[in-house]
Order: sequence, then C-alpha cells, then structure tokens
Amino acid sequence: MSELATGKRRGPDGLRKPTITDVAREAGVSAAAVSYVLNGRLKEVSPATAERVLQKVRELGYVKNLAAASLTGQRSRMLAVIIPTLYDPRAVGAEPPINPFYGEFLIRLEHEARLRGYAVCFHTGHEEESVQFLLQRNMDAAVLAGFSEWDLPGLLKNPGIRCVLFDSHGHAPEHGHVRTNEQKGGYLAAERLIDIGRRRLLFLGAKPVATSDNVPSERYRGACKACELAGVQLQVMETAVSYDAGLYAAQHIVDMAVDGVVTTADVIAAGVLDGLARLGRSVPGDVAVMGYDNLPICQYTRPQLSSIDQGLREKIRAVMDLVEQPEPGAVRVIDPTRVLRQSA
Amino acid sequence: MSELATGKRRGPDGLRKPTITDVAREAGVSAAAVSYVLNGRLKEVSPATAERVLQKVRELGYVKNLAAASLTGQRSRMLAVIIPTLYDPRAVGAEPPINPFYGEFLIRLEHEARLRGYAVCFHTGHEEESVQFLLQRNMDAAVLAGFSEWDLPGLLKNPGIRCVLFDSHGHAPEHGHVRTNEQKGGYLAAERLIDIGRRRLLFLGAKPVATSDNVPSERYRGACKACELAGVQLQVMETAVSYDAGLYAAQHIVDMAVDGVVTTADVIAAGVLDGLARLGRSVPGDVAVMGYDNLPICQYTRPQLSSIDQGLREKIRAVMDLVEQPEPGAVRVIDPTRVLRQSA
DNA sequence: CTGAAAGCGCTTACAG
DNA sequence: CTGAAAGCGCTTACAG
Repeated sequence: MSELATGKRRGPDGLRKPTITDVAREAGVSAAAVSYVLNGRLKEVSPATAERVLQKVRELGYVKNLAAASLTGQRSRMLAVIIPTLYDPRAVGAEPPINPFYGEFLIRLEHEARLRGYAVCFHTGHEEESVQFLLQRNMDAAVLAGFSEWDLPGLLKNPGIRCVLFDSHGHAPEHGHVRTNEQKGGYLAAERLIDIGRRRLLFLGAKPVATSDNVPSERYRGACKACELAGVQLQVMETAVSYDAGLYAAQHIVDMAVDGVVTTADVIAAGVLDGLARLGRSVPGDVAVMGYDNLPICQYTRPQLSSIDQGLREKIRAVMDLVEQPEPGAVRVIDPTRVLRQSA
Repeated sequence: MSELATGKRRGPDGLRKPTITDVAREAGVSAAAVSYVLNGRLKEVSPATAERVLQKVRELGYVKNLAAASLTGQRSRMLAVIIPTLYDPRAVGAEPPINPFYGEFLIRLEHEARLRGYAVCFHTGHEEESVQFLLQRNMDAAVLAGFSEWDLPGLLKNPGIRCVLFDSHGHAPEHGHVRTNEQKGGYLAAERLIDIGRRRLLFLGAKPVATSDNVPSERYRGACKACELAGVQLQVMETAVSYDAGLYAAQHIVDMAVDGVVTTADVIAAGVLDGLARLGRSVPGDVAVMGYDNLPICQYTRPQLSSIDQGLREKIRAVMDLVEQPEPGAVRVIDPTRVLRQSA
C-alpha cells in the first residue's frame, strides 16, 4: 500500500525506478533535453549532451514510462485484439473448448506486432466490456476479430478508437478490413468433393444464413455456386464450432446418406471424422470431408484432413499494415488455397 | 499528427474523449469530487453530489483513462505474460510451429484475469526485450511462463516488477511460483506403460538433463523412479517440442526396439504416432505412447492419446491468486492426473 | 543549442 | 462535505 500510495514504485530492493528527471539531474541537463535525446530529435541538442545523456541512461538503467508518454498525446504503441466468439456461449461455466485457430492467430499476430514495435493485449469479452477496455487503456488501435454486424455498433461509434476488422462483416467505412475471400474458400472445398465424384453434399458450420453476409454464409454461398455449376445437391446443417458438434453431426450425416461434407472449421471436421469412424463409415471411402483453416491438427487426425488455408501470415501482415497506416474503407481480401491430404 | 500532437484524442467524429475535468465542470463540482465518486470513496462526498456526478458520467459517456490513473501510483490492473520458448528457436525465419498448449494457456488465463479485473498483454521476446517491455508499460505483475534458470536473472533483479513464475525453475525467493508436480507426472506416465507390461521404455523430450531441475528433467526423474521400482529399462532421447520432432523420432524408436514411449508434450506424441504408423508399427500393440498436457488434440489422433493432465485450470487460479496477493517464496504445486485413452 | 513552463488526465493529502 | 494545490513521468512549444 504505502509504496503505491506515494506514487513511487519501488522494487524489492527498495530502489525507485529512475525517471527522466533523475537522468536529467545526473547528466546536468534539463528533462526536456533528455526527452529530445530519447526521441531522437537530435537537432534540438548538441552531440556532446546527447552522449552524456545516453551514458547516464545506461548507467541508471533508465526505461521510459510509456504510460506517461502516451498521456501527452503520443502513441501508446499498444494494440488490442478483441475476440468475442472465442468461447462457445452454450458452454458457459464449465471449461469450454477453444478453437485452436485463435491461439495461432494471437501468437502470430503478437510476433508480427512486436517486430513493428507494438505490444499486444487481448480481450475476449463482449460489446460493452470491450468498449470500456479500449477506452480505458488508450490503445492505438483495435483489431476486431470475427465480429458480425450485430456486435459492431457500440465499438464503432466511439470516438478515438482506430479499428481494423479481421474476418468480420458489417458496415464500417471508417475502418480497414482484412479478410479471406470466403466465397472462394467455400467454392474450393465443394469443388474438391465434386471433383472426386461426390454428388450429395452437406454444409456444416455456424449460422450459415443465406440472407446475411457473415463468414459462414459467404462460404456457404461459394459452396452453393460450385454445386450449381456441377448440378450437385447441397444440404445445410447448423452446428457449433467444436469437436463435439462434429461428433454429434456424424449420425445426421449417415441418416442423410451424404457422401461429402464441407465444414467451416478443422475442429468440426475432426469431430465428424471420429463420429463417422464410430458409426463404421470410412473416410474418404463412404464420406469425404473437408476441413477449414488448415491448422496443425489437420496432420494429427486419421485420415489427415484436407483443408482450406486462409493465408494467415499474409492476413496478419495486412492487419498490421492497416494499424500503422490507416486507410478508411480499405478492404484487403486474401485468396485462400486448398491443401489436400487424405480426407478428401 | 495534429490531433495527436495536441494531446487531445479525437475520434472520427471530431469529438474529444471526455475527461474527468469535463465531468466535473458539467456536474458543477471539482475534479477531486469526481475522482472520489469514481473510486467509491463515498464518505468523501455527499450522496447528492455522487448522484449528480454519476449522472453526468453516463451522459457524457466518460471512461477513465487508466494510463493516467496508473501514473499517480495506482495499480494499472494490467498483467504481462512472458513466454520465451513459444517458438522453436531452430525454426527462425519460417513460420515456426507453435505448441498449442500456450494458446490454451493464454486464453484461459485471460479469462480468469478478466473476471478479476485485469487486462492481459503477452510477449514472446527474450530476456532484454522482456525486461524493457515490463518496465515501459508499468505492469502490475508479470507471469513468467516456462522460464529456466538462465533466462531469469535480468528479469528478477529489476526493481518494481512483481513476478509469478509458472512452470519455471530457478532461484527466485522474492516471487511466487506455480507449477505441476512434474516428477509425479513423469512417474504416472512411465507407471502406466509398466502396468501394461512394457519393459523397454524411451523418454522423449526437450533437454532432459539429469543434473538440472528444469521441467523436462523433473519429469525424467519421475519416470526413472517408476522404472527403477519395476526394474525396467529407460533410455533417453532429446528432441524438440514439435510434431515433426516426434515424426522423426519414430525411426529411432523402431531401431531401439522400444515398446513404450514417455513424451513431454502431446504434439511430440502425435508425431510419434504418425511416424510409427508409417513404419507399419501398431500403437499400442507394438509400442505404447503417453502424451503430456492432455490437450484437445489427444482426442483427434488415432489412436487417441493417453496423457497427463497438469490441472491447468487450477494452476491458473493459483497464478491469479499470487498476482493479487503476492507471497514471496510461495510455491504452489499442483498434482497432475493421468487420463487414459487408447495409445497406452 | 538549452531551460523553464505549461499541460496530458488522474489522485491524494490538506485546508476550509 | 468540498475545493485548490501539488504531483505522477513525460513532451512540446516557446523564450533565451
């Protein structure tokens, strides 16, 4: 308490963290001069002074307090990632399964962000909570991942928040957007099944609503197009995005006498694979299955999952480009690719 | 530029984010009064004033700037997670595989932290970089995940950083520690293999150095104990923590005529499974395999992986307890449990 | 090239 | 119960 109440942060050794004032005193210059040196405004300061300051910075182990710096209107070089749909809302309370895609996404984004000098915070709360989070912490930008139309308004009409929308749908002309060509992804998945002779296809995924333009719906539309071109039948079944949902769907797949399945996530496909195995069906013999995301788990399943790779690396770079150089209304669409393994 | 230079953050609509001063003016009180209300120090302020302030807060959509608040010595309610070993250092440049365990860890930690009012940032850089990161951003605490003796010194001898060490080894008596009883984990894994009649075991994992006390070494020691008790042979092979490393190890497993494998990560085990399949060996028939971590991928492999569950949920709670109530030198050791599936 | 001053948004003793 | 003042650590015009 006392150490905090005084406003002087002290470590276990009782030492105060050195401030810009300490450095200034030690170097015999003003705090302003130190600030100039630290910010590379070398024309404001003589080389000799700069050298002396740098020397003291090293000696004292001075590190700039970015929270204070951000207060004066500088950028905080901190970035928030908001992911509202991380947990299956139906699984509240227990330990809900997590789509491993988001772990990949977060960690790879942090890597790219760090190279560009940004720190990343992430937040999985909903609407109101996220807005508070962003406003409170003075974030330079927010990466909104997997948002749909109805999640957006609160976030977007708040002043001072620069957003980049990732795999999100909704009207946000002031912000940048990065997404995969989802229609093409759905098309590639269905096309593969058709190419290997399947004629009764099933689309399996979260809310594939034909009237909306969210991610699963776009993929659905792409799959439809492939099926229409080939004169092939496409049924739909809504499921949660989880292994268990896929497991559960297997019975329906058998009942419907389907011979090819397009999923919207590798984890769903993994569940389908196991469900079908339990029911004695062979994959891809009886039913061919396409995953989506091309996660590492595609290698682990038996048979290994054919999947759609969304070009995550490229998307993440596009996100960071828009964070650094905002372009209101910019839309970067990355083309997905098909990765064939054993399941289709 | 101009908007930032003035220090007034404006949104796309040109509105300044309301500050405590704005609220004070509107409510006809001093900024101090608003601060008191906001911080629940209600005895400092009359109920009528409090009501008026709260009313204006709502009206203006005021949100406290936590960066500013943390400057005056308050807690920032922000927490850093540092994970130095996230990427395989050998795989620099390319897109290195990520152990999915860390994604789980991060996401579940954020969930628990959020419930307790903390935001979480994470950082995967090494030593110097991490120290800078923590110092610059005024973090309340750092969760150091997977550190070994040689990574620690720089972080620990810096003033003002409260740390909780997670699955880490090294001398840090001023900080709290949370870990699994790794010896028991190794013991449980080897014991299972012995129980099902295996007599030639192999330990497969990162740096299982018998002289050190890092995580893999502890597990190794546990496995040794089980083998000694049963008079069973235990060989060792060092591998990276990845699917490919496991795949690669399969040939050696066959060459060594081993009939049971203890791994230190589910991803390694997944690779072993596939490698053995390619070589025409059956699991668990010819070789039984134990994973470690009990990740969701244990369900996806064929055969499904028997594994050691490290009680992540409980560990995360312990971490947050120590973040909120530091106890220098506290060591919370969680017992792992064995989860049997098909591979052993 | 250098320093004193004012300000960022917030909090906390301290007088009234 | 309330307000004016000083301060947290930093930055930026603005005089010298």
